[in-house]
Amino acid sequence: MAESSLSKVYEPRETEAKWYQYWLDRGFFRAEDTSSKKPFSIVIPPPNVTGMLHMGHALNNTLQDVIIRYKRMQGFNALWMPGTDHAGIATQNVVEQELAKEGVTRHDLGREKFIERVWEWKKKYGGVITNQLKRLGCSCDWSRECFTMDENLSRAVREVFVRLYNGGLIYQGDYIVNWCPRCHTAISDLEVEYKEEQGFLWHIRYPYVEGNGEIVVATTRPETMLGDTAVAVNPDDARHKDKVGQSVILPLINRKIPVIADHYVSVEFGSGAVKITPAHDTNDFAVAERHGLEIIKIMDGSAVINENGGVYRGQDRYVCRENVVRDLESGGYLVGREPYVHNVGQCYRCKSHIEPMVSRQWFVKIKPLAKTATAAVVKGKTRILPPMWEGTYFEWMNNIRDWCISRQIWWGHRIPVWYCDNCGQMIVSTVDPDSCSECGNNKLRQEEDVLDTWFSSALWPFSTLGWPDKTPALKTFYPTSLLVTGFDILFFWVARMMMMGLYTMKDVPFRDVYLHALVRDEKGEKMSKSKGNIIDPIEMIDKYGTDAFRFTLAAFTAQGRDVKMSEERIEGYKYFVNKIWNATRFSLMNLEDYPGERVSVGRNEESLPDRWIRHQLNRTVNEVVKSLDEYRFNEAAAAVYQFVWHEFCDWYLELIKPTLYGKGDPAQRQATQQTLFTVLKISIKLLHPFMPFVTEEIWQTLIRDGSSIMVSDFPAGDDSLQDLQAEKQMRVVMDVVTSVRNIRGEMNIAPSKKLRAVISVPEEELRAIVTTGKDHIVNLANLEALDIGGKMEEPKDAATGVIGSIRVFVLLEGMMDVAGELARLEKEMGRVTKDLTFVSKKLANRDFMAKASKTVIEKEEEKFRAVKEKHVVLDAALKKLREMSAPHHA
RNA sequence: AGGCGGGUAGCUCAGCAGGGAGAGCGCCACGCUUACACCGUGGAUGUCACAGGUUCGAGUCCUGUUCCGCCUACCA
Repeated sequence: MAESSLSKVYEPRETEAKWYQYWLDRGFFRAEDTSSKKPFSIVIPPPNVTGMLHMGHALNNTLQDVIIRYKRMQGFNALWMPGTDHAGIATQNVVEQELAKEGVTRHDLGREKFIERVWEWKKKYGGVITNQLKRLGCSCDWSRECFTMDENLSRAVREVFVRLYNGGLIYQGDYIVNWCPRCHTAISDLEVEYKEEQGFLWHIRYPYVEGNGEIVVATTRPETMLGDTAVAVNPDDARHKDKVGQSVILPLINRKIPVIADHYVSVEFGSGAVKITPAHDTNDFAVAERHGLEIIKIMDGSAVINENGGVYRGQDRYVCRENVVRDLESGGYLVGREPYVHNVGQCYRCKSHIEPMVSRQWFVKIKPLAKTATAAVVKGKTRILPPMWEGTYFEWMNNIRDWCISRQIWWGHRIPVWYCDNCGQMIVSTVDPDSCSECGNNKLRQEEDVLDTWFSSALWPFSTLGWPDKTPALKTFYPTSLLVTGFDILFFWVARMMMMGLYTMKDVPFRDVYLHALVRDEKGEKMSKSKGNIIDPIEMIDKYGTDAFRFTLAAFTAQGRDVKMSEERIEGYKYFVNKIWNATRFSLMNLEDYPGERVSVGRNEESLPDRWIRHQLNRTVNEVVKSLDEYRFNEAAAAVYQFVWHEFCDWYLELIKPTLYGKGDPAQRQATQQTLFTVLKISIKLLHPFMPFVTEEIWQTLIRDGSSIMVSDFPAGDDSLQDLQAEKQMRVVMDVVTSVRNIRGEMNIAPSKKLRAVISVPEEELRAIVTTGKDHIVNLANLEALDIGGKMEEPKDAATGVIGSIRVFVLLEGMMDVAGELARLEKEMGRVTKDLTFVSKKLANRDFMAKASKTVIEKEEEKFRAVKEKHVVLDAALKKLREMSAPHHA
C-alpha cells in the first residue's frame, strides 16, 4: 500500500496546475454529442471578453462546477458549455481607449479597420477570463468553446432577426430612447442606472399670448425649454381650466405653444402646469403622441444644442442651462429656484448622464413573446429557484416595454437590413444580398446599427449547440438542464432567453434556473473599484488555494441571500483542507500494510467504531445527495464538513488508533483498515465537486490504480449500512467519555494526567454497552483504571457525572476540590431542574395531553423519565457533597 | 410610490413540514497526547426587532409597527 511521503501541510500551488492539465489531457471535460448516458447540460453565463474574474464570476462558476462534477460522477453525459460574450459597448470602449493612447479615434480608422482592431484585441486579451476559470477548476468542455461573434452564432443572430421580422415582431420607429452622449448610442431601459442628485427646481413664467397673465411651470432642466411645444395642465384643475386651448409664448424662443389638458399632470405638484418637451423627456413624448404635438429635437448626439436652439446652438447642454437661466432671469421670466433632489439616469457603462432623445431605432415587439415566456413558467416547464424570484419574473413580464435592440456602435452584429437608395426598397435577409430585389440595383447600403449585445446572448442556449443547424448536440442537450446565474441579470438575460428560446425552438431553454446571491464585501456592500473593497478571486486562490476558496463560496451560499465575503472565512476553510490532508496522511501511515479492498470482511468482524462511522457516512451521503439535488450548496457543504471533521477525525480516528497500532486481533485490525480506507475514499468523493484538486491529489496517492476521482462514481445512499444499534451504543460511549473530559476540564486537570474512574450502570442493557466500549472509554478519556458495575455506592473523593441512570465517578484522591465540584454539580442541577419543571408542566397540561399528537406525547414522556432519573441521581450526589463540605462539629 | 428580502450568541449566518434554539469565527481555561497548534479537550454567551393574534404549544403561521438592504417606477 501507499507509503506516506506527504508533507505536513497541503501545498495547493503545484498540485492544482498538475491535475487540471491531467484532466484536460484525458478529455474528462468532454461531453458526447450522442450517448447512451442521460444528458445533463449547463450553458455558462458568458462573461464579457473584456472581463476579469471577479467574485461574482467566482461564485457563479463554482456553483456550476459543483453541479456539473456531481452529475458527471453520477453517470450523466454532462456538458458544461463555455464561452464569452462580445460585449458591444464595453469592448468598443476598451479598444477606443487603447486607440486614444495612440492619439487616434475610431473615426480616423474607419469602421472596417476598427473592427479588425477589435478582433486583434480579442485574440490577444480575450482569453484572460477563460484562463482564470481554469484556475478555478471549472470543468467546462473547452473543445466547444463559443464566442457570440463566432460565424455560427452570428448566423443564428441573423436567422432569428429575420424570423422575428417576418413574424411582425421587429419594427423600426421614431421613439424616445435613452441616449448616451458619450457612447453615442441608444441604450435599453435596463442599461440606465438612476442615481439621486442634488439639483434645482426652476420656476419659469410663460406669458399668455392674449391678455395679461402667465402660467408658471417648474423644471429641473431649464435648457430643455428650447424644445417645448406645449404646456400641459390637469383637465380637472380648476385653476387652469379656462386656459386650456389658449396659447403661451415660449420665452427666449418666442414660439407660440398651446396649453393642453392631460391627466398625466398632477394637480398637487407645483403650479399644476408642466412644460412639454417631447423630444427630450419620456413622459412628454407620450403626451405629445396623445395630442399630436410637434416634436422638436434641440440636441445632437453629443448633447450639444443644435440649430433648433437659436442662439444657444453649439453649446453643451449644461453650459446652455446656465445661459438659459441667466437670460430668463434678465428677461424677467425666472420666478425663482429651489434646491431639489431628483433622480438622474446614467449610462451603466460610462456613467454619463443619459439624454432622453427621439431617434429612429429598431424594436422588438415584446408583449407576445413575454406572454409565452410567462406561460411556460406558470405551467412549470421551467422552474425558477428559489421560488421567490418567480414573482419578480412575472411582475416584470407583465409590465414589459418594447425592447430597443439597435445600437449606434460598430462592434457587434450588424443589423441584417439593406437599403436600396435607388428605389427605396428595404431588404431584410439572412445572407448579404447582391442586388435590390425590387429594382435590381446592386448598390445597396447596409443598416449602420448593430444589435444590442443581449440579442445574441438571448440565443445562447441553442446557438452554442449549433442552431440553426440540426446538430446532434442540439438534439441531445436542448433544453438545457440548468442555468445558474445571478439575479441581477434575470431581466437582461434569463427572461430574454426564455422568450427567444420559446419563439425559435418552441421549447424552453432550460428546465431549472437557479438564481444565486450577489457577493458583497464583509460589510455587505457591493464590491466596486471605486469603493476599493474588491477582493480579487485569483489573489485568494494564490493565497489559500482553489479548494478552500471554492468551499467557502459554496458554504456561504444560502438561498436568496447575499454572500458576504471576507478573507478570514477563506482562511478558515484552508484549515479544513489541511485537516483533510492530515487525516489522509494519518490514514496512509496506517494503511501501509493494507492489501486493498479485495479483502472481504464480514459485518461481525467490524468493531463498534467501524459500524458507527459507516452508519454516519451513509447518513452524510444521503444528506449531500439530497441537498445538491435541491441546489442547497451550503447544506451539502455543512454536512460533509461536519462529518469529516467532527465525526471522522475527532472520534473515529481517535477510536481506532489502538487497533491500528496493532496490539489486538490482526483480523480486527484488517477490518478496521478496510473501513478506514473505504470511508476516506467515499469522503473525498463527496468532497470532490467542491474541492476538485486536493481530492484528486489524495485519490491518486490513496488508490494508485491509474483512475481519477473525477470520473469515479458519486456515492449513493445504502440502507444496508444503516446501523441504529451502533449509533445508540456509540452515543453511550461518547457521552461517558465526554462526561469524564468535562470533569477534567472543569477541575483543571491536565489531559495527560491519567485518571481512575468507576461507572455505575444499573440497567443491564446499558451495562453491556459500557462494558463492550470499555477499552474505548479508557482510551479516549485517558484512564488508567476503569471499573464498571451495577448500582454502586459513590466512592470517596470522587467527581460525579450523570448520564441518565448512569453515574460516572472520577476518583480524585488528593485532588478533590469540593467547592469546585459542588459548583459544577449545582450548575448542572440548575439546568436539570429547569428541564424537569418544563416537561412536567407540559405533561400536567390537560389540553396538551388531549390535543398533541401521540408521538409528541410519547417523546415528552420519555424525556420526563430521563430528566427525572438524572434529577434524582444528581440530587443524591449533591446531598452527599453538601454534607462533606458543611463545617462539622465533632 | 410599489414590490421583494432581511432583522436569531460579540461577528457572519443556518434553522427547509410549528413540539423548550444551532454552526463557524471570536472569547475563556487546560494541553506541543507519535495525522494536523492550519491542532485537541472542556467552558461561557441568546426577552429569536417590537406589539397583537391563531394554537395545547410560535424563531417557525397571520396582522400591524419599526429599522436595514435590494429591485422596479418615477411628479415636471
